[in-house]
Amino acid sequence: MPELPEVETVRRGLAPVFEGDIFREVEVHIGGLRWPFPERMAERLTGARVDRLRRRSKYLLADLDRGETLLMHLGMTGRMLISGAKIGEFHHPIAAREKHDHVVFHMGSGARVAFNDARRFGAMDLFETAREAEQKLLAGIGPEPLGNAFDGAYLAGAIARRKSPIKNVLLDQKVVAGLGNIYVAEVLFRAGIHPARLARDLTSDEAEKLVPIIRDVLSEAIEAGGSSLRDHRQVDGDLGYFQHSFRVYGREGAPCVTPGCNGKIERITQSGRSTFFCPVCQT
DNA sequence: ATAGGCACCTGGTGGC
DNA sequence: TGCCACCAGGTGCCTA
Repeated sequence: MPELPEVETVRRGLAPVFEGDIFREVEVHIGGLRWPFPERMAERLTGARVDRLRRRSKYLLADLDRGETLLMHLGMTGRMLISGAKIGEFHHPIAAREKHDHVVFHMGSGARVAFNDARRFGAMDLFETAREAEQKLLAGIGPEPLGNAFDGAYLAGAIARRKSPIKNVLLDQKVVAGLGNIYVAEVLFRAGIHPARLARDLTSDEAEKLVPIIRDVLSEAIEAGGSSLRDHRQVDGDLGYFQHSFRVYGREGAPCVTPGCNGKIERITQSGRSTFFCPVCQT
């Protein structure tokens, strides 16, 4: 699943295929994912042109020339499988339908894009572009971590009275958009903050310090995904090469990477989800 | 408003 | 090979 960097990588890979082209045909092989698909989804998409493919938090938003926007969320296992696209001189062959290809877009160019989602925690919706503010899934989402509205004063204020562990609060999409279980762990490690500390107990200095770290971790992960875009491997939404750079996530029992630290990475469970951290560096 | 737990699904892995 | 327990990148909804 994709957290913000993976979704952004998918967006960057898919934009050249979607933008400016039309949906020549849309196959819908299931009634919905997390929720039923909107009424007559295939008909409403067929023949529409994609003007722009945007990202908001972990949502992909395709603005159509008909005044509607197609919203897509990849959930935990959603992928966008692109085939038949022209990449420079190369014309990739069109892939056959695979298991869990629930929605398949056939573009005017001949490219094929399959929304594949084994666990079906993903989502799709169509809403009037002009009424984005009323879209329930988007309403209430916090600032984009790479945007200007996300700064130290904001974050310090947003977490000041929160009586939950800082890990849980950073996962709250109302506080900041796009962080997930992996990148929260990486952020708190770099910040030297123990994930179980109550958010309200952080000093404002600590809160402010988190902002550039969040930006760096996400930017580096996007960069790692983007660097592999040209070989077309990262476009489907899998974890990019950045996973080889995880310092704590998935490293239970392994030595802490901090020079001179002889701590071992621990795994605890918070709200039913794994948290990885160094008990020596993070206090 | 906020916090905690459950639910929704399939697939992969490791132990016996 | 089979069976089972456990784990997985998300997040809406329900209950206090």
